[in-house]
Amino acid sequence: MSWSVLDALLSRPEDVRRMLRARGYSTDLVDEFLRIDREWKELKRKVEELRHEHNVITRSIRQARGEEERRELIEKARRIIQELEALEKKLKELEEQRTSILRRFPNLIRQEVYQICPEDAEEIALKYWGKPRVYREDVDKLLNEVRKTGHNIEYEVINWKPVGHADMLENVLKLGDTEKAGEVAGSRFFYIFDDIVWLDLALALYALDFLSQRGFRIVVPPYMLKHEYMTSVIDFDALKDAIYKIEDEDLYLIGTSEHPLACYLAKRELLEQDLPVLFAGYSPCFRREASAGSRDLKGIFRVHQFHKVEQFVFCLPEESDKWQEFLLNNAEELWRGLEIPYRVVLVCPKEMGRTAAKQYDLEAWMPAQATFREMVSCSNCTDWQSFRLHIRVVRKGMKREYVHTLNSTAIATTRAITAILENHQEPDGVVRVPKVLRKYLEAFPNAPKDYIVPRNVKR
RNA sequence: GCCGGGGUGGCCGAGCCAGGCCCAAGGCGCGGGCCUGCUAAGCCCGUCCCCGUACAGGGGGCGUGGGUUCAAAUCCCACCCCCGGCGCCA
Repeated sequence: MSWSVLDALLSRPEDVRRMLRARGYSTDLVDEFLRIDREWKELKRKVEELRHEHNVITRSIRQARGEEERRELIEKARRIIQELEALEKKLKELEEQRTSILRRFPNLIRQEVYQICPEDAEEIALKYWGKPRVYREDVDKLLNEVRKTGHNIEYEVINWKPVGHADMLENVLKLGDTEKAGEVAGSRFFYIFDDIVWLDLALALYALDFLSQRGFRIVVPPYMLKHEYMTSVIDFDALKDAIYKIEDEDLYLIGTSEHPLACYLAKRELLEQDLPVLFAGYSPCFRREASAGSRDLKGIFRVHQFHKVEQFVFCLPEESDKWQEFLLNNAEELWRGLEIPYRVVLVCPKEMGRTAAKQYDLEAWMPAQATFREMVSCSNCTDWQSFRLHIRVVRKGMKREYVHTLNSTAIATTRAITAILENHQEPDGVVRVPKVLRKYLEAFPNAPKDYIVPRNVKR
């Protein structure tokens, strides 16, 4: 049973170097690993030979004839232990070094990603859906963006400039307050009120309802994880820049329910018929956004905390590509239901998550910014997480393999809200509520049904 | 929080008190084979991890981390978790 990255390091190191270069990292790590690995194996052999010698002597002691022989054997065993002491310490050190270097490798990249992505490309648009509404002065911007990627789309020109989601929320609808939140908690926090809260809940229910009908178990996971588990599902950089730590506790706030969902089967040995396992997680997500600088400071697009419904799959290695298409397809259906124009892009090595072997993003059209923004990220992590979490499957012939894990956003509520505020906005500031959400709002007398209406507008 | 019981390989479960062919019995499950017209039953082999291309061989592993010993699943210490009882809180 072997991890694909380790396998590649030992048999095809050039593949690993290529991956590191494509992602924009130095390839030194490969040579460093190979050097330590060689040293480790050599010492391991030496130590095991000595231990064997010691075991042989130890086993013979109980048959020793007489005190004399017995004392001699014990003395011999003692000497070997002395000899071993220093070597074992060194071996342990090497082993730790080896593991820690090994754990620093990002995932290998799927062949087709190299083929589709030109060098230095950030992403490649694969398809467009829907008919974006474009302010007349932004038409060129949209067309450039689309044609650049070799596609053609239909669009609707409008003669009024849509208000940006942040202004909509705070100034037009007056249903959000990031200023007060900034004062009491800091930037990238928010208060949202009334209709937006109903919307937040309805979006989550919509996604959970949809996924539960597609074979997913819906789950509320722990919102915190221990260090050991956190570092098994994300890489070191993410831990540093993205994850909140609880002071004086060995606990970290999750950045997404992907993290605790992946951990659910940690250290488990599964049978083929147990797979696939499909989870739809619902949880708040906490993100430090330490490396975001001042990007998207306004509004609720990029915030420290939000709700998200997440798709997660454990599956057989040879089926993960198929499941990734399934996840993407679910996400697309959900977003088509929200009637929001989008495109699907293949994320190129430079911009991919380090745990992903292949990653799609779904980007929604944002009329006020006249650009597409990320709403969904759909990744095949292959065996990167399951190797660290020790999630195996026993195959026919009793061969063990690491399962593959995949994850994809279904709906992150705050981002979906920004997309709705811009795409379903009407000239008078009224926001149309997507029909699919209606049934999740129906039960509540004070929830909006068809429209979210600014106080000063009559409808 | 206190007292008592317990954590053994995918699961169940013996071993622990009296340390040593325990690199862990047995069962279930799973894989392969034999047998049979097919299936079932029965029988045989295999079924934790690492080093070794393979074979042979070897090392490690009994909740986690230390310790005692020539030798630890077995003894000692600390921690974690589970079950039962009592207490406390709602």
